[in-house]
Amino acid sequence: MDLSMLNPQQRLAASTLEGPVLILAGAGSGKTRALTYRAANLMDQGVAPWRILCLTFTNKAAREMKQRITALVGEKADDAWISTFHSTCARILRRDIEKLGYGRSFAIYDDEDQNSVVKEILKQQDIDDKFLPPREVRSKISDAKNRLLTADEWFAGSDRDHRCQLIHDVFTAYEKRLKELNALDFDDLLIRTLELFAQHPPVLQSYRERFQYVMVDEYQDTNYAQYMLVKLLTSESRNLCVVGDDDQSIYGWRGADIRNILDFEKDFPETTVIKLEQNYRSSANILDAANQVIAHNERRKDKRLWTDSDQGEPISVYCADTERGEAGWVVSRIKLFHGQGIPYSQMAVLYRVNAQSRVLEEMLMSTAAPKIPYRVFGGTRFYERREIRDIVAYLRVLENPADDMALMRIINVPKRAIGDSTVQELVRHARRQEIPLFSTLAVPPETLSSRPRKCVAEFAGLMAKLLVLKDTMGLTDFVEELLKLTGLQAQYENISAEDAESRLENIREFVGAVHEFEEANPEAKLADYLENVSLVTDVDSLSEDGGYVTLMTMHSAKGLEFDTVFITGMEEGLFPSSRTATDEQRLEEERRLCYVGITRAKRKLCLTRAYQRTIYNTPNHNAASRFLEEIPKRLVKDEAAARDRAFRDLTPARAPQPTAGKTPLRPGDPLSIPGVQKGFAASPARVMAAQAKPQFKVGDRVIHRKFGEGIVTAITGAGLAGRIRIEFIALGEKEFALSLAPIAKLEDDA
DNA sequence: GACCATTTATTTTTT
DNA sequence: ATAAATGGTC
Repeated sequence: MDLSMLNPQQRLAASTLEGPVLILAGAGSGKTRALTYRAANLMDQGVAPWRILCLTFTNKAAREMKQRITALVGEKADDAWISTFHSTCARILRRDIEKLGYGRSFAIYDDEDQNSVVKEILKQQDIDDKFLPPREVRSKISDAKNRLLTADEWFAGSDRDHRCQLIHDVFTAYEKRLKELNALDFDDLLIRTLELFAQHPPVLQSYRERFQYVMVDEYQDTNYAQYMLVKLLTSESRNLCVVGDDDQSIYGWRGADIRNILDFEKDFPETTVIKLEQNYRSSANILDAANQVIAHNERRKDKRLWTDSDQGEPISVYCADTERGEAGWVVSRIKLFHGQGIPYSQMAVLYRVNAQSRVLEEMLMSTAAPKIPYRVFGGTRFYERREIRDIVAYLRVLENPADDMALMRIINVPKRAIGDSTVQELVRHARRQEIPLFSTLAVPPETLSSRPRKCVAEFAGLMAKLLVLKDTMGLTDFVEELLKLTGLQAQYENISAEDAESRLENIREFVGAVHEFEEANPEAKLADYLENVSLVTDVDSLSEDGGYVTLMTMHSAKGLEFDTVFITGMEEGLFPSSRTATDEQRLEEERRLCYVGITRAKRKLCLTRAYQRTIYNTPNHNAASRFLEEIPKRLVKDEAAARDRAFRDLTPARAPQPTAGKTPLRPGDPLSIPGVQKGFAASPARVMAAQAKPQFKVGDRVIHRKFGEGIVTAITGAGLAGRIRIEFIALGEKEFALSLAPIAKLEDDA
């Protein structure tokens, strides 16, 4: 294997094949490259590809690694297992889960399914879901599972109060119910695999012998269960290579344990430690900023990322009046940069919470032509849409008839007169007989009166028909047939509801996705597709040259890079989130998240915030994020300053002031008290009207208080009757009264 | 059993 | 503000 393309550390990483290896890889240091070369090198040295296991966190990372290894060694890379922890476990379980008393066609439950189960149990046990919100129960269960605790063990280590007792009871019932449903939640995929290994040593042994070489990407994000899995698999071969960066550990809230990477050398004393510290991604300014921010963390391994690339451009910091202004500025910059030749696909807007995407999306949509192509990742995923979930629920029931949750969802969708009372009767019957709800369809209870009985029988007939078709048709054809036979499609075709059209569109898109999947995996069965639905996220489908601007959370952006990155909402309370303010450890995680965000940028980084942000319909005034303050001023260019200067120059010495004699506090000033200051500044229009305007001429670059930057396209009339037309970068052309418009001339700074 | 109106929670990040 | 959940009515 030709390793001459690598730097000395990368080369060392790619050529240290035996024994435990810890690669500490800073952001942008070429760790994927080192890993892929290492895998290729292994194969080159005669290790059979099927003896290699690579574990990642996202399908995208897995896919990318697979592609890159294939590029180096060709087709034989196909025999290596390169996939996410969850898919790997699902694959192992599909083979042997019957040993644990589950059926092979187990369902994988997502949050919403989990929620339904918890709710069902709360109802059953007569617990008020206001006293014990399902959310909380779920998170407690997940926490416990991540630490490999059973309900009993969890309770023993808890406060042991009444509340914990209730949680324990729900937890216990939840586990029992999931098994009845022949379903596994996300955590179960790992746990049950470990259980399989623990209870059936020969199974473990076979995988141990098979996987002589194990590699783990993003090791800093592993939780205890994942740690155990890796440890179990490699305890004999000792050939474990992990790559990670403690500074990029951002999944602590999901049970990731940063100690896994910090203590790796303790776990494996004979470890070879390799540090990748040269960053190839970002300009010196960006890297400097990232380093300065992360240096504020106490708990980290000491390392110095360096680069020999140019200083690059200063980091833009922009403070807008409101979140709309913030979004407007981002949109205008995207247009500007695009005009300068940066492709849309090389720009990303990152934020802390998904909810922030909305304003951005509104602005992007309302912008004047040329429209900016964009794609929002995360948030409500495609498969979470109602009409899609309905189809998937049908498929799930057909694959796994024990899945009561899915059946309940579709038993009366589309409406077929099987109402609540009928369903309840069926459920009671199923409980008594201890059979799945599905089984009651064919043999409903005697007590059911004739009309509902007929409806149920008809539904049972439909499902029976589908069951036959399922095994005789191709996947895509089957789905099309299902849409017809069930009336799911007709449901939206006949109705003129305003959202019917988009739902139909989604359904068509779903069929397209199934088709695509079938093309890519001709052998695939329904079970495989369902697994894909459960484990694949939309971020996995991000493509490098999609020609669109990417909008996503900083969490989702981990592992990605863009020429230009915007990070919005750089405000205390939002980022870092107010929930982390009291806890130093969680605050450090927020800072790491900031580090991840900053280091996504190659050449241009723009950080924005808003003086006033409306959350829940309530205006908030947030101070600048501490992370913003942690970036040295010498690296920063304050974009708002140019705008403010333009306004200040126009403000007369004795402008009307809200508070006589005193400089008014502006929200965002260190002294301002949140909630006291209402708006941004007092009636700018009035201030402007009070004094003479500079002469505008066609072609001038101007800035408008509300609409942002624009170019003067026409001036008509004079004096009080004067009108001015401005073409705004983001929002198109608008006309104003010359004497009133809150506009200012802008010096050229681009 | 279906539909409409009122109420209520939602905001951390995701495999 | 919005979307889901509940409850009451036809």
